[in-house]
Amino acid sequence: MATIEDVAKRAGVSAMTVSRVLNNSGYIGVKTREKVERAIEELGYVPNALARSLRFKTTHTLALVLTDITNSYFTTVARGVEDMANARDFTVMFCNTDESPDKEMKYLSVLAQKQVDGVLLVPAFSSPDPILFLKARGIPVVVLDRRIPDVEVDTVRTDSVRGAYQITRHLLDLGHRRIAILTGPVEISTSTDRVAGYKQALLEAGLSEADAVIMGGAYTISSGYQLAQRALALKPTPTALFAGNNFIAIGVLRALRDAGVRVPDEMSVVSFDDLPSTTVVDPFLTVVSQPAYAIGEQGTSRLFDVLAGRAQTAPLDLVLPAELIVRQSSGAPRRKDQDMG
Amino acid sequence: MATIEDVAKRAGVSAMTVSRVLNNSGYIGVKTREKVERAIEELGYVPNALARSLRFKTTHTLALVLTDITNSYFTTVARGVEDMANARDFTVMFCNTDESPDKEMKYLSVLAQKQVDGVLLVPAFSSPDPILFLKARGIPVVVLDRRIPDVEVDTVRTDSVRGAYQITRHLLDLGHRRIAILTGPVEISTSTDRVAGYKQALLEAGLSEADAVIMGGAYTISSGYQLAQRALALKPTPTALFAGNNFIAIGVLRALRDAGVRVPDEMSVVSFDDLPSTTVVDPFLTVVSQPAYAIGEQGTSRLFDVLAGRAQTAPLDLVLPAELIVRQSSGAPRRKDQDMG
DNA sequence: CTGTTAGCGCTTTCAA
DNA sequence: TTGAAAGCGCTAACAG
Repeated sequence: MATIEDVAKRAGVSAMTVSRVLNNSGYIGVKTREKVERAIEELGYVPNALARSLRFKTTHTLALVLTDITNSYFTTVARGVEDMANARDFTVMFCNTDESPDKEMKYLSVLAQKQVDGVLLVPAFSSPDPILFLKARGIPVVVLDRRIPDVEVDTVRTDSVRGAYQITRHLLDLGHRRIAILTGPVEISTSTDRVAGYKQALLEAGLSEADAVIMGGAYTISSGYQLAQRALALKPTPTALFAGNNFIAIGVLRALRDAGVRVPDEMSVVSFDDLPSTTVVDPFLTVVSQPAYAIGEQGTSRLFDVLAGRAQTAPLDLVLPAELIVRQSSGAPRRKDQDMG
Repeated sequence: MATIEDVAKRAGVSAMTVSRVLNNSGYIGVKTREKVERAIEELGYVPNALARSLRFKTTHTLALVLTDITNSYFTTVARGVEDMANARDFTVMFCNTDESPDKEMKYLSVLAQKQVDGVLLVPAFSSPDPILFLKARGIPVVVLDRRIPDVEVDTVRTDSVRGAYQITRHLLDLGHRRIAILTGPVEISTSTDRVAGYKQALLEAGLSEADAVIMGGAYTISSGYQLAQRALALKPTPTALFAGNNFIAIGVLRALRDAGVRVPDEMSVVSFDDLPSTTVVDPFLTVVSQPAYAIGEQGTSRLFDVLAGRAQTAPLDLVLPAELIVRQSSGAPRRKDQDMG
């Protein structure tokens, strides 16, 4: 890799002159500029961003730390981040934590060392530690998708409470009275928020706390499968299942298929998170769809505001609305079930 | 961000001593080490990887340049790359080119500036330029998923020819004689390879070149939709459609649904690329499944070999086998159709 | 219009 | 066992 010194030598000028043509700063003679440009061309020279960054203390690099890029929801978030970053000539590093706080912390440390200008974080866990770590090192963070309690951070997320409320309300309106919510780990805000919205709808419909059937597991297919099995074993059996995310929903649907329970005739199923339209021929599942791309975009946009110093305001908590999409997986409960309710 | 100098001052030693405890190099007094470690702790010091990289000429950073992370196939490739990189304490930058050679070139230039140690590239186009660009700057590349002609590069990809052969053969064995292949852009090797495998199977079954129905478009849902519509308009109508990738397959299935054509009763459909099992309840499509994760992993592994200098051999062309998975979307052609064939 | 000096944070000599 | 000097590649500030 040629250096600025190599170019300077070849063009018969000083490194400073080369730097000037590179950055279009200061005055440069036409002939000098030409010579330099030729030398750059001939050597295939590209400036060393490391050296630059060392001086300027900015790397034009962001990091996206998330739980699993393989979840289509996060894939879309990632795309939103990358597009926005790219528009500002920033580059993005991505890191999968697999919901492990350890892995997350290890990554954050590496990212701090690499001097990333900012971090977009989908926290593995509801702990303020990662935020404090970054703040202590002067690295701006924006939290995506989840809330972290007890700490001041910019956050961009979906309105889980309202989304869950809406979809539960939808089931109630259809006549369901025994609705189970099968959700993720209680330590994650999306999970508790969804439960909160669910409860709110129940109470508003005249049901009591005792009517809530809340089953927590993990945001995975296998967890969804097991939760659904347990839900089916309940007496009385719920007439509708509310899956806390898309993975759980898939697990639930598989469990119902294996148990020979027809959807929606014998059981209504709804879910938070849509499935990617690129992998589905006939969307079937009634869902609350999250604005995944917008979350990535808006979060990154906020990060840029902070970097530009125009974010002196209080911590942002941007809550984007979810959209209820009613499809075929939800219907009225069967008579028999209603009578029992 | 504290520097090594800050730590040194606080510990009452020189920067060099701090450096030594950081890297466990040379002899250090026990008490000195303690003092230094305390200072590091108190300041929350993390070494500046930029400065280190500037000296060592290695950044412990790879880049993954692909067409669209939103394609579930590439998402899985990305995960394979990241896992392997992470295992070696490398970090990955990702870049979406959207199949645009311009965007690709822009990214490669930035990546060269940022001194990434290596690049994993899913080329947007069958041009040797990006490879030559990187080679000229001494940056190792491994091409993933696609071949690039007229240039020596390490490549890790699926055996598209054989995969296409197998799945076409499967259709032929079922009795199909009019099989249309609806594939991607002719400039991309995966596309031409799949057509080659398809033809090979046809010829081997005693059909002629004239029996091949080859329709090229783009690797997108809308292209798949249109190609299927055109295929349906052919006389005689094909009895089976072979989609060149997963997006095309979705488009095809939607077109058939809209046209009221039942699968597989009235039309068999098969596809290259499986759909992510995480978004599908009941896999239905007969596919050739690509080892996406392994492609990411193996490609990255090769990159590490090159970086470690233990890859003096001729360019690698690692061709991983695809797996035929027969499901419900393919069946025997109807009698009527067979008679016409 | 162009060049010299100094320094970003770190580590490899070479001395002490 | 520890420290001082020099340099990785680049550019701001100050000459000239």
